Amino acid sequence: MKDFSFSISKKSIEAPLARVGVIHTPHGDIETPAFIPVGTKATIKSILPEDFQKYVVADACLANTYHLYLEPGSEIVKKHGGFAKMMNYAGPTFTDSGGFQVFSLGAAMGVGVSKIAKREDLTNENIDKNLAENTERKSILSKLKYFFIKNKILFVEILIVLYVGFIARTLGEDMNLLVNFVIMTFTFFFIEILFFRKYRIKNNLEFINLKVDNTEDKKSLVKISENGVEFRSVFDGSKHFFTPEKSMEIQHDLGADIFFAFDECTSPLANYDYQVEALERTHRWAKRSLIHHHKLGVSEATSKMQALYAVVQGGAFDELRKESAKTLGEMNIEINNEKKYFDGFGIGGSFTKEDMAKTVRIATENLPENKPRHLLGIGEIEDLFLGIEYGIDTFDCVTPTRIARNGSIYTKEGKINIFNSKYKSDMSPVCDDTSCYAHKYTKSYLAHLFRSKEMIAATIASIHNLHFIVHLVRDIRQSILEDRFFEFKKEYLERYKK
RNA sequence: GCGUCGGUGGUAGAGUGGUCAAUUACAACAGACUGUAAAUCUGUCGCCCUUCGGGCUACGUUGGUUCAAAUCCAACCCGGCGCA
Repeated sequence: MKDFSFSISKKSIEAPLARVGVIHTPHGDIETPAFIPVGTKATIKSILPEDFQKYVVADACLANTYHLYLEPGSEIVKKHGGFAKMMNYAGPTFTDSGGFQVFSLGAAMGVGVSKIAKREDLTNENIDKNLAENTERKSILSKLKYFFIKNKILFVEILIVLYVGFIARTLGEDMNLLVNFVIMTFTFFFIEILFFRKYRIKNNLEFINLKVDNTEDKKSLVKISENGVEFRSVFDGSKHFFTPEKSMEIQHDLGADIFFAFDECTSPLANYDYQVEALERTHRWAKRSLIHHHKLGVSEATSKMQALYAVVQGGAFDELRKESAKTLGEMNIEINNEKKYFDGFGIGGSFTKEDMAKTVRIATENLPENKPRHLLGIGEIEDLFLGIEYGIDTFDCVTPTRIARNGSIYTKEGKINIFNSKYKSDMSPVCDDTSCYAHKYTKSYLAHLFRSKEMIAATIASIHNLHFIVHLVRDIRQSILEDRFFEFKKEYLERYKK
């Protein structure tokens, strides 16, 4: 493996698991710990690729297999020479395997569960109830309406039954069919008009909508089997089957320097038995991923050898995490009498905020020390400190860009919502750091841009938030080098109020 | 001047005897967001009381009909349009 390597330049003397290192890739180095911004569809949302390089100054970026496979299609990305080339990004890149979509389009679908669960969700033993309740997350008003309309429909149905029954009876008794027909028709319309005239047209439409909403809420877009996962496209509903092999092929076409084995990200609401089942499957998929990756060899898109990371799962269960880390850490295949291992490891899955430290620590303690670890999808500020303390080298997370688009801005004192009325006339800069692009603009201006729905509102906010997080992680790196990690952490988090 | 249509909460605009403090949208005010179904979603949005709930004031103005009026009637005020 010439193109990819990882070296640890310093182990923290304060935090036994924390380290500073460098990941070498064919497209440059990543100085770890590092935050990797997410560009799901080969674009960091709202930021020009050139501006991303110029103003955010991150070491790498990450794109998503599922999304690029569906649109524009991995063949097309391959023709561009990989997604990095397509988006004119020169630095190191990652792709996610699509494993997260197994969760976000499956177990999490319409259930209001995210990657990070709240503890009360888990201690609530009635997980089924939780699921059932959330499948119909309607306001009380809608529920009442729904009830009413539903009953109305029932009522009409009863009328129809009576009507049909009466006709049948009439036929049987050989009465004057026409007279009865006319009488019943009038009765029918009279009753309906009398009781429901106000609700007839509008609510019938609403009823249809409610019906559609409900079925959509309940329907998961994925089906998991041993061989792989059937996805329904979020764009057009078309079916696609992902296997570990398929994921490898797509990711070879996408051409990232670092990519992940196909895994299943389980729901935080899943029970132990399911976690075991999913974990074992993820391990089998990991092996298949490793085999297929080496069978495919060099990426045809980039002509470079890519680095494959396995994904540690196991939910919030210590023994499962330990087993997963050990199993994947030792997992190898033999090619021409040479053993091939994973190049690094992702730590995936979902957990509660409280469990995260423990979960990460157990994973990193049981992973090979000389391989890089990536904490998948984590990126809130306290989590970054925590992850680094427990031996994480890289992070990726959508939070900085997503909350930016929604008007939340990082400051050293905590997140602020730029929509709050007090910022309308706040003349202070968006960012105190003069090296940040957003330093040039006032909060008042940014608030105005957001309020008037101007596109560059998202751009400025996203550049700022990414710059903020990327540089925070860089500062943490520096603090380890200078042996003042805990001091820095304490000072920072005391100032940063959530 | 005559005719005609209309005047509804911050705005637009539904509702045309009780289910109406009034659908909806926008605005406003908050909140959420962790490997992106997300430039998305949720809540509040007349006033008062501690919540379930209750009380009060409101659909141009004033009177009236009615057990009950944003809704019907009359007069007036204002606006659009048409004819003079």
